[in-house]
Order: sequence, then C-alpha cells, then structure tokens
Amino acid sequence: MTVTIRDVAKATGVSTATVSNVLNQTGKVGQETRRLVLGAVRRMGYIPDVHARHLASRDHRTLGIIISDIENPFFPEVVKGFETRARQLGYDVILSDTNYDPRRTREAAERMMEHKVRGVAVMTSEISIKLIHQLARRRIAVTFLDLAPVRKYMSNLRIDYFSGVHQIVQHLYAKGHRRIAFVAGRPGLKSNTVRLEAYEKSMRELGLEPGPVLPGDLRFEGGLAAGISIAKLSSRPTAVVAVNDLTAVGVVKGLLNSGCRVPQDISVTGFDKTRLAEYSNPSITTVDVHRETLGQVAADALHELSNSDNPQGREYKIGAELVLGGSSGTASG
Amino acid sequence: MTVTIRDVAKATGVSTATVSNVLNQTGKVGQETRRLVLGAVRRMGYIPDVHARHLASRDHRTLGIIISDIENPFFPEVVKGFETRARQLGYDVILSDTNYDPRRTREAAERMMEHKVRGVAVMTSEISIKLIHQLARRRIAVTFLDLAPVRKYMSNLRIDYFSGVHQIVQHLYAKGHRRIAFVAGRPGLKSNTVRLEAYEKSMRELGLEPGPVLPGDLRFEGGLAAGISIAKLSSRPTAVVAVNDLTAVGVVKGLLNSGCRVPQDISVTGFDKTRLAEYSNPSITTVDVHRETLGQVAADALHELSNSDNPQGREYKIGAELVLGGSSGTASG
DNA sequence: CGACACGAATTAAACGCTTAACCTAAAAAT
DNA sequence: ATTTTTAGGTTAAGCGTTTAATTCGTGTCG
Repeated sequence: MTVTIRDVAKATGVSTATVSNVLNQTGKVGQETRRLVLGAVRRMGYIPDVHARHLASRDHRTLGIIISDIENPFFPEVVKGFETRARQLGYDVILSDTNYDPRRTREAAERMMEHKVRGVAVMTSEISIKLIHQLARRRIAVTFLDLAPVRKYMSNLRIDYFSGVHQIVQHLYAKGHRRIAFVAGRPGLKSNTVRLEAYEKSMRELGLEPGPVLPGDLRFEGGLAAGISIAKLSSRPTAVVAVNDLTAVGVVKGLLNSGCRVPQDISVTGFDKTRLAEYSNPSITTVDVHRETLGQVAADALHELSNSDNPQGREYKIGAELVLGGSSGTASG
Repeated sequence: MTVTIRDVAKATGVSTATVSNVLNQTGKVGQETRRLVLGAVRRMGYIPDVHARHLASRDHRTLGIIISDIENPFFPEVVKGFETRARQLGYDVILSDTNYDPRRTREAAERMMEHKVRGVAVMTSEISIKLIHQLARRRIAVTFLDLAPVRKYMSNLRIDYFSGVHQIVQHLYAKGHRRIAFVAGRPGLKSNTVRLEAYEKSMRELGLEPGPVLPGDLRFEGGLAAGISIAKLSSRPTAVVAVNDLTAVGVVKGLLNSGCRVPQDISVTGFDKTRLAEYSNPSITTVDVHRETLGQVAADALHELSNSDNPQGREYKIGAELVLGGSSGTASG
C-alpha cells in the first residue's frame, strides 16, 4: 500500500542499498544514479519509515523530555529551548507529560526506553531516583534538576534559585525595606523549600529577622488569601516576597482589594518571570530563571553525555536574574 | 547489549512467539508459562522495542498533533485535552511545533508520515491545503480548524468564534453600550478576521454602526498602543472589544495609564479565556472557547475516522461561552 | 601488460518483533 | 474406538531499513 524503498529501487532499476545510500549520503553513488533515485523518490512520494530505519541502524538520534505539566507556564519555554537545540544537533524529540502522577512518570520513563532514546531530560521532581538509575543503567543519558548527585550517564542542572532570592532580598533592602514577609509554596517541593531557605539566609545575612512566612499553594488563590492576611497584620511588613509570580499576582490583588496600594504601601515580588509578571498591573518585580536556556543546556548536556566515550556526568549551573517591575518601590514610613 | 524478546524466551525455555503472546495477551498461553515469562521479563528488565513492534505489527496506534507554538497559551490546553483522550483510546501521541514557519510545518507533516501515525490533528492555520491532502491520500486521518471542506479522511473542527463575539456584543449592548470599538489582530489570520466580521455583523444586527476598528498584533504591545489611542479619541467609545485576552490586557493598561478607569469609564473585553484574563486586575470579561474540549474532540474525530471502514470526514462544532469579569460594566454617560 | 586501486553498485544478513500456519497431545464428542 | 476439538505451544516468514562484504568494470602505474 505505502511505497517502500524497494518500490523506489525497482522503479529506478537499482538495489535498495543504492537508494538507501542516496538518501543518507553514505557510500559511493554516481551522479546520474543519484539524480534518478531522487527523481523517483519525489515522483512516488516515498517517505522512509522511521521505525524500520531505527531498527536497522542502531543509531537512534532521539532525545526525550519529561515534564510535569504542559499547562504550567514554566514548561513551554523549557520545551522550546530543548527542542530547538536538539533539532540543531540533529535529534528528534519526544515529549512526555506526567501530570504530577507517579504512575505516569513511570510510564513516561518506560516510553523513553521503548523508544530507545539516547537521552532524557527529566524536568519534573516527582520521579524516583530508582527510575533515573534504571535509565542510566541502560546507558541512556539523563539530566535532572538537583535530584541526585552526578554519576555515570547522569548530569545535574542546578537552577540558581538561591542567587535569585538573594538578589530580591538585596534589592528590597536597598530600597529601605526591613520587614519583609514571605509567601511560601507547597512544602514538599524542593524548588520551593530552597527559595524559602534562601530567603531566610539572605535576611539573616543582612541582620534582619525573617518572617512572617505565610502558607501558599503556588496558585493565584493562595496568593490572594495571603495578601488579604498580610493587609490585616498588626505590624505590617513593607514588602512581600512571593514564591512565584502567580502567587505574587494573587498577593497584589489581595492587597489591593484590602485597600493597600502597591507599591506605595507595600512592595511585592514574584519569581520565574512568567508573562503574567509583565502583563499584570503593576508589573511584578521578579526573577528570570532563563527557562529557555535551561532547555538548551539540557539538550547540550545529553548530547555531550551520549556522545563521549567517557559518559561521566557533570554539573551545570543556570543563572537567575533580577527583573525590576512596578510592584516594588521604596519602603514607606 | 539490551535484552530482547529472544533473551527472555531463552531464559524461560519457550519460543519468542509465546513471550510475545504473553505480553500482548494474544493467543493461548498456560497459566504456568505466563507466570514464568512475566517473571523473567521483570527480572531481566525487558522492555519491548517500540520500533520493532510497530514494524512487525502493521498497527501503529499513534496520533500526531501539529501546533504553531507551545509558548502560545492557547495550545498547552489543547495538547492536554488531545493527549488525555488519545491515551484513553490507547494511542501514543507525538507532538510537533511549527513555530509559525512553513518549512517546519512541512517537516512536521513529514515527521507524521515517517512515524506512520493513524491520524494528525492540525491545530495551526499556517499549513497548505496540499499538505493536508497529501496526508489524507496516505490514508492518514486529519482534522483541522476551518481550513478546508470535509472530505475522505478529513474532518473539520469549527470553533464557534461567531457565537462568542456575538455574545460579547450582546452583553455590552445590554449594559447600555452603543459606541463599541474593536481592536483587531493580524489581518492574515483567519481566526482573527472571523472575529472582526462577527463583531461587525453583530453590531449591525443591533442597529449600531461598527467602528472604530484599531489595528493590533495579538500581543500585549499592540493592545497597549490601541488603549492609548482610544483614550485620546475625541468621541470616545464606551466599550472596547479586543481580539484576544492579551490584547485586552494591553488595552486595559493603556487606558489606565492614560487616566481612563476600567470599567467605570470604559469597558474592555477579551477573547480566549486565558489565565491572564483571570489574574489580571480587573479580571477580563472574555469568551471561553473550550480548548481542552477542542483537543478531546480532535482525538475522538481521528479515532472515528481511522477506525471506520467509511472514512468520510464530518463537521464538529466547538462551543464558545461568555465569561464575565470585572473589566466590563454599565456604560457611563 | 599484468597487478592494483578505485569507483559504483549489488547481495544478503541482520535489527527485534508479530503472526499466520502448523504441530502435538490430551480431552470431548460421536 | 475413532474422530474432532481444544489448549498450549512452535516454526518461520516477514515488516522496511541499513550496512558489511562482495562483485565487477575501468583507468592507472610500474
């Protein structure tokens, strides 16, 4: 039914090997033959079967990326950076979304193995270390976000959350803020607790007492509630550091609804530099964690790992950068 | 190197056919043998090679989805709906992002053919009809968004943009608005011109003169500029219908910066119900086009098309629903 | 002028799996 | 008691490619 390489060979009067050589620019092929084959390929609409190709040539130029949730605005940019770079390096990319579900995470990893990818960028933290080791043991290169120490076939990407939070606190301090609150995310999530710890450490470094720390949920609602609570506090802080932009936007709305002006009465900062931060009113002072770069570096790291004959993993650091917005200003009072 | 079905067979002392039968629950296999095989599979860490499997069984349960840009907040939800449904129906999914680039669109389509997918949901409008026909000719089911008439192997998904815009205009009319402006998107894009036409038609239907119509770019910046322009207009409209949420958010910011209060002085509406609309301040009155449903319906449509023995395409309609926000209110004056 | 290298193409064996066709022994039916 | 059915397998032929090994002319060189 579908036209195969054999059909093309027959139509041109050459062997399938020659057709294959023409298509892959391998081996020796004469000018004239090349022309003929290419003509037939075009005319007949031949398209090679990727499965057969991969099966025959043991070289699967495919990279995988596992993310938590494509709807989470963190990931699309990471995916884009990864895909673009992988493409440049000549890889095909397959994507799996785990939806924060451990079972689907396991399935995603299995899918990667089934596809015999050369490497997998694990961009979710809801994955067991065992699964990662399982991949590495099959000589599949893996990168992850601060989930485990570096090893054979395993490289680590460290997003410099600490520096990001540190820059925020420094910025607020410079603007005269001394009472700075923090709105947290989900306690279990490492990327969140790291930010909280960075906040506490940065505060102490400046001789300030951390707190109050309010609970959040990484979502708008949590921020909203926190904003309302903060507005009611007796000795109100002059600035609020939110664990992410969404929370910050919620905080701002909560404060505004409670009659606090932002930034005149209270400054608010976010984290992640989502589009939300930019479009919100006032725009949110936030930290750019270079998501697209993250994806790129992941692709590079996998390429390096799966191509070197010494597949020892290493550490990569992804910078974070303060981005000023209208939500933070000089301390009042 | 990697463990194959033959290794499992050898270890268990049965034939590869039996192992295959155990794994796929086909054919007759005894209890004891099944147990043994499964044990070996687990113990040896055997994972079938998807390429070999697809090559051997001509049944490729894979669906593809082609989108313009994963960073565009329209798509993640569509992808999620598609993937979830496809998964339920037992399909694997491959995703391609064209980045609005015709060459990459062609590559994406080729990728689908290389992978021998059963169907492709084309969610971008930057694709030539030829390419779609090429797919259909290969008996690959295709769905698209109002790009061509229905045909063999080709189904159409129509998002009811008209109804959405109509609802908005009706809503504003009911709130007393008579002078209603429109901020357009990119002129070439069909989904945009449809909205513009729907706006004009809905206005005339109510005996109102459409206009002014301001240019936009589907982005925040275009909305911002439009908002500033509108604020300066001599006979200012009391309401602004923006082509999408992003534009609406820009318009709001432009108006606010120009000293117009929203919605007290001017009402603003968006389109698409992105998160932005919800988080923005005031939240934007918008139209929910049920993106996740769109993805779902696409998967269903492809499933239907590729499974029936009469693969005649049909029309599907995706509803649109007004969602009230704080950005629209009673007309002033 | 024979040996040789080389360019251009062919042959055929994988790659890892599925599946139709076939086999065998024991249970069921006649 | 003979035939038929059935359960529980096995055999082997692909699926559509790639690729190492091989063949076959032909121009080159000593």
